[in-house]
Amino acid sequence: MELARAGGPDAVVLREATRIVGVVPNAAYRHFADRDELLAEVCTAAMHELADRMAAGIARVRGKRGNPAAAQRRLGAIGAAYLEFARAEPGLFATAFAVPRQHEYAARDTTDRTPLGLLCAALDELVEAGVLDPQRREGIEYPIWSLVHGTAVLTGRGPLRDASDAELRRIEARTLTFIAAGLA
Amino acid sequence: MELARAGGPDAVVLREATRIVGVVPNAAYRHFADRDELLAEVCTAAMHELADRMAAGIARVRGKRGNPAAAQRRLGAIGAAYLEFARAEPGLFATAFAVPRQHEYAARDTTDRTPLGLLCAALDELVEAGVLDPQRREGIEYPIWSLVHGTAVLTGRGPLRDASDAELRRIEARTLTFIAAGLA
DNA sequence: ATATCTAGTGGACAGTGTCCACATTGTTAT
DNA sequence: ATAACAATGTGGACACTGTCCACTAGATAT
Repeated sequence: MELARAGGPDAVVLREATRIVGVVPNAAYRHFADRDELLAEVCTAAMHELADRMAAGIARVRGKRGNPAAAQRRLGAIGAAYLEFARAEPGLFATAFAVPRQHEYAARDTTDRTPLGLLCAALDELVEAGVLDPQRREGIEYPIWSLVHGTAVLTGRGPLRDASDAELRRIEARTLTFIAAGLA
Repeated sequence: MELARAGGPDAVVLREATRIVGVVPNAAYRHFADRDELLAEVCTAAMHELADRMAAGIARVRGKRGNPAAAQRRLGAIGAAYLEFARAEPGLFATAFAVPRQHEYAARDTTDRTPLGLLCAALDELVEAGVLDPQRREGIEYPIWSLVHGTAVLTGRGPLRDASDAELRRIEARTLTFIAAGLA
């Protein structure tokens, strides 16, 4: 995690990890089949950290469940937390989505410890609060996730990474209003 | 490019490239400062190939410039071409966005050979055709790009990579309708 | 014809993932 | 209590990578 936080998935190198722990390189092979398995576990840990930050963002919003305004603010908090995590921890964020080929993604299940799960819960609450038409609800989690994720990627490591802070803020704001437009 | 196409940015390894060309590894250093510079050039080439496919998709749509229906179909063609390139050439697609830290992104300028440039042109045509309110036009290229890019990433290398073909098709369709909703 | 410039060669080094055989434990079974 | 065992770690090795250095053959320019 230390290495991933500092330099992304490519920086999690087996020998360096064992050096930090204070053992000889081969000792790692008692715990992981190979480097990819080690990386895979760092990835799910990073994904969990992302989910935890999102959950913290949600918890910070006051208001009873089902309250329309609160439900909307909670959805906004999710997106904001996602984007802030990507900005504050670019290494971990990149690592969370760098799961090696043949390893499973823990993020797909709709548990409460995954981004998708949290997003779905927030959308369900929007329906419950009467803000979102149940007709529109079905499957809308994917474009919303894509939109926020795309923004994070393009402005983080991607082509928009050199944009000024002001520009970034404007882009993020537009992202969130675009979501609002898609929900109405 | 051969290596990137087959295995993404990590697969473009200097020694293997020189082996393909038929020279000794060190010969590469007469043309590139280091491996990152080589990779950077492969990245911009991949980005250009993406832009070319998008341009081809646009060209395939008949209809005069300024015609509302044609303008809308052109925008759709852009998104579809982007997503199809990501699916058909996952290696090149990943490489296009894997530009090393200290190297410039050729994709940022609004030329006609970049994804952003093509997207902006299509949006301008929408305004010209009277389909898109000029008020809404400003800066809307970013959320749209993010949405399509996010979909490509999540369904390609990301958490949604194991989704069935049918599911993928549904997700992509929802992405495009979500854009339409954001434009209205 | 001589000097310079370009692309390539050969040899080396440190760093990486991974394999093998072996040593040291702490736990369990008899 | 002792013997078998599983877990963890060690040491040495190998192929592969990016990169540095000194050197060379051919083309070009003066």
